Amino acid sequence: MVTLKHLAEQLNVSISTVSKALHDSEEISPDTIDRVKALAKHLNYKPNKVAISLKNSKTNTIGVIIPNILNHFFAKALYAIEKEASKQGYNIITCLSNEKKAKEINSLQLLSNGSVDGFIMSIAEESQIANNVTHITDILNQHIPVVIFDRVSESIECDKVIIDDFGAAYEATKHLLSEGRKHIVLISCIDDLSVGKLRTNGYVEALSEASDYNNKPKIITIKTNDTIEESIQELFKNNPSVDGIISIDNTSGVVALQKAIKLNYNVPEDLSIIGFSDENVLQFTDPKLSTISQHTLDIGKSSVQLLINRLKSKDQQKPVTKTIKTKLILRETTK
Amino acid sequence: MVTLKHLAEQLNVSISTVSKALHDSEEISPDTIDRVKALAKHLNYKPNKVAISLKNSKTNTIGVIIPNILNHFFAKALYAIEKEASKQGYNIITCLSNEKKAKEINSLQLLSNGSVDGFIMSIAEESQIANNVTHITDILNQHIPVVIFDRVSESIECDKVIIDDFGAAYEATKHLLSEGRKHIVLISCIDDLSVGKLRTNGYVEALSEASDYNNKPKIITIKTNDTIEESIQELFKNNPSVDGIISIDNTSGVVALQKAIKLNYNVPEDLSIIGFSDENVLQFTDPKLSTISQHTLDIGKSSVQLLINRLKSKDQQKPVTKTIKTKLILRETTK
DNA sequence: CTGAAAGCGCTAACAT
DNA sequence: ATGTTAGCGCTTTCAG
Repeated sequence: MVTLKHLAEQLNVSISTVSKALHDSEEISPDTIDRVKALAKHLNYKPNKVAISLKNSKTNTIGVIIPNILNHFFAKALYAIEKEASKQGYNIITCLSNEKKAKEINSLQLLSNGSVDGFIMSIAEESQIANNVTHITDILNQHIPVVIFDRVSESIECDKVIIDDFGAAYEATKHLLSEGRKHIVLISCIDDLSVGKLRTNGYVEALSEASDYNNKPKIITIKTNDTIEESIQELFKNNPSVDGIISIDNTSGVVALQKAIKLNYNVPEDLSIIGFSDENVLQFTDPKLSTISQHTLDIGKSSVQLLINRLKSKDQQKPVTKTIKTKLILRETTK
Repeated sequence: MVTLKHLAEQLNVSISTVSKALHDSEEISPDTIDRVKALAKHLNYKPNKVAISLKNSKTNTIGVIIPNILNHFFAKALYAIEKEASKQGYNIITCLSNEKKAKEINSLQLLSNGSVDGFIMSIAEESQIANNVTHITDILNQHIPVVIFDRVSESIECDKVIIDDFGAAYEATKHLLSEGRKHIVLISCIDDLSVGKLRTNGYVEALSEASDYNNKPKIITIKTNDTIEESIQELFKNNPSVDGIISIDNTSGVVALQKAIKLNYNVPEDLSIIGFSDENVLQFTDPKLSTISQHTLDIGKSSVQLLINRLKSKDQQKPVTKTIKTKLILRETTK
């Protein structure tokens, strides 16, 4: 690795002269600047990032903790985070908690030693279930900023980026009601998550407000990914008169649609389906699934912006919660 | 941030004593060690990673460059890389090239300044098309180790992890031939990639070896993701007698299956389909797609192992290419 | 057993 | 216009 020292020795000047020259300091003669820069270029000098980080107590690196990278929502969020961070001159160190609290703790601990300037994260399922997030407040107490997106916790006072989960499900349910649906079922693979509960509440609330709706809310909760198909099979078996399905997770809407077609339901004439997915699943469905779009790119981008603002502002400002608008996109599985 | 200096001042000992005590040095009295450790724990002291990196000229961090995180193969590879790296005490800095050569160059440049000890990457589509990888050889010339997985280049002399793309497609095609298929079509969305070419060659070779197969190889290349569905519609329109489909990318096999069913083909009686996907798509298909499994987890894990070996070995060893076995998994879309 | 000093690579205040 | 020095936090050799 080429250092300032090397350049200085070759040019018979001091290290500080070289440093200043490379920064176009007024103090250095144009001639010297040229010579220094020429040699630097020739030797492919690159300032050592680690040394600069140490000097500045600032790494320009963000720690990102993702619960499950195989979930398309999070992959897309990571995509957006990396893009915005990169644009703003930050690198990201990625940790995957794989929904485990222990891994989440470990990542926070390992990186809160000067490795990163701050964190962007979404809370692991295990931590949400245990409702134990002291490992995150610990980090905040060390004055390391954290931005939490999507899966948040009220016990943590920090910047957050969420969507209006309640409102999104409420709106989707309202739409099905407006179609005259009489037997609307909600499917959830994320019953344990904060967002899952909120979405479910939105559904229940919309139904309860509908005076001419007589069925009780019917909620199918699915615990493990492996049983999605079975559970949905059963749903149709036990509720043949279902005429509206709202799926509040990434995948079950697609599976429900596929099974419905297999069972010869007319979609959307006799049965409407609304999913909570990104566009990526559309190529796998025909008719095209109507969905609630979460604007995942905005979620990632906003998270980075909040964090960088926090890093740049000297004074302690109050935590901000940014709510990203969702959009109900009616395609071919709704009337 | 609490430092050795803080501890030293509080305890009225020197910084070096504190450092040694924390490392259980023989030189330090048990009593002092206890006092130091107690205070360190009490103040939640964590050794500054940046300072250690600078001191050791070693970051214990791997730069990972992923062409497209929205592609499930790469998400899974990243998952495996992170897992193994984490296990071995390494962090990963993730960069997403988004298939752009410029971004790839940028990431390599930005991180090759001491930020990472080495790289694991798969080559961006744009770089593969241009067949221009000097930015990668540049890094190697700076004695920074690089491991390339999946999409490789013969122009680069470094450790590589690949699958037997030719053999995998060859085997799949052979299987379709053994079923007695007479009109086997290959679908590719990755015609520009090294792996795409190899897989195509495997298909062609298998057909050419089949003396009783009379049709010419038929290859459908799809340039953009948006047109997968159209292209496949056309495939069925122009080749109604197709009785075997082999898809060499992540998604087109699923789409083909879905369209085939829509068009009332009997799968697998009249038409067999083999995809090149991971298990994740299975929940979206019925019948379950037969696939070539790439053992993506092994690919990621091996990449990390090769890199760390390279980092730990002093002497220049010859580059290694590790080939991960693929497996043809016959499910419900083949006889 | 403890401490002083040098150095990793860089910057910046302070000489000259 | 150029150089010296100190210091970011840590480890390690060498002195005491």
